[in-house]
Amino acid sequence: MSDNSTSNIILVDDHPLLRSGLRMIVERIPGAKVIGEYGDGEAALESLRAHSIDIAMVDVDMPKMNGIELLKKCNELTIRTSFIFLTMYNEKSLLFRLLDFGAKGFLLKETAAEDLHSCFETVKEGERYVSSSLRALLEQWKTRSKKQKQLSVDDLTPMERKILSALAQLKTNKEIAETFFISEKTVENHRVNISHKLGLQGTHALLKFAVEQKPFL
Amino acid sequence: MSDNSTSNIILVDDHPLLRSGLRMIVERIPGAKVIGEYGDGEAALESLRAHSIDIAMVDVDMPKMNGIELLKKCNELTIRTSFIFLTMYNEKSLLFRLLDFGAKGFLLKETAAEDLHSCFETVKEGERYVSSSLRALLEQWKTRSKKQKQLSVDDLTPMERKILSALAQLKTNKEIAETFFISEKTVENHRVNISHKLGLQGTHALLKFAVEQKPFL
DNA sequence: GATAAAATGAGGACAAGTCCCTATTTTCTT
DNA sequence: AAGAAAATAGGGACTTGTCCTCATTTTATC
Repeated sequence: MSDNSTSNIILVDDHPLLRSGLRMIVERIPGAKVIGEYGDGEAALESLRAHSIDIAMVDVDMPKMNGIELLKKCNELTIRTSFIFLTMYNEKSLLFRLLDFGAKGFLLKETAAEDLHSCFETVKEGERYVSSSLRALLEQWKTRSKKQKQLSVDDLTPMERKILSALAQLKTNKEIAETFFISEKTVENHRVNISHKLGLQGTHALLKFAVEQKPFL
Repeated sequence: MSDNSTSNIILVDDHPLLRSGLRMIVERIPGAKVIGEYGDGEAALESLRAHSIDIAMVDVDMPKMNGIELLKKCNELTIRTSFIFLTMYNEKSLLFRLLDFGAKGFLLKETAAEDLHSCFETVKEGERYVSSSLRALLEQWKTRSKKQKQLSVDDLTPMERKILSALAQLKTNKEIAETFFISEKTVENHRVNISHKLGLQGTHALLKFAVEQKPFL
């Protein structure tokens, strides 16, 4: 943090209109100073490397590099900016993944305007904050044993991820096989393996998962 | 219009933050007066019936009643508010559908801030306006013969729509059959019929269509 | 170089979806 | 009341995806 009273903040979201609205609300908070706006993860990463940013308010679903990838990248580069995520998805699995990766805040876009002030206070003190409607899930995350790890896409191998992304685009096995120059049989096998890792079974369970998780892959 | 110089405007979008940003930009335009904000189509409809609204700026993808349904409803009720749509989807099929239903403006969220002023000018004069990047498509729509109608979901029967929505949720034939208390065979038949109406063929062509069009169904 | 993980591919049984066909009943429209 | 449109459902052939099994090759990692 620059000093006791001022926090340098960047906003990362692919909608300029939403950024404008967000900026307006953020700047009403004493000590909050927005020093940059970025429309995708890549642009934000540059800024995060170059400057000393206290807080990054980032959307999960973005082009080029999504919010999760950006957070992962910052972990690798030991950039110690606090990440506050803005999302319209109130899913437990997403919240847990983000917390596992070290996210400090999780705000639903619906209620962000009301929660923002207390979120900033809490994060400034080094604590985690999530939207009030999801408060119970934060406690659940804190107390859960680290052993009972969630089944998630983070356990997939690189090729399995590629297959999953292709599935999310509703491609058939044949199309995927042609895309990656492998046999249909191999694609089938990957599907089965992925389903096992994610604990899925049934005809369209994997397809459903892929489509629903598409923004976070 | 209230008088020559002032337009009554409502904003309809499910993201409060985006509405704030939009409001800020709209209110910088001389003669533009935002008299209401609504988070879904149903709430907006009430307002449109009760008051005399000149312009409605509406998102396509919303809960309860989406933008297209709202426009259709207003057509039925002969409400003569000018609709300007805000969307992140730059798809020809969506643009054409909206224009067919009488939409006056079509702005991409990306560039809405820049286009807004000229959009208002144009719509005020009774002309149609679309984001500059899609200008060519507007000309295409104007000159196209009315006979060569687009294949679209608007040609589907009520039951076919229900099936399509269920497909968009990645439900299997079995699940759909159970939902609507009909046989799997009937669901199969509906799928084939829908595919024909939309000019689709192949294993997952319909499923792909359903998922991609989900926000506009 | 040895071991482990990842990626590749196949055989075979089964489940699910596609796409023709036909047919009856229900609902809407005039 | 008559005709059209929509919804229902089945037969049967075919394609695609699921999910076991097993095996080989490639790529990291130590």
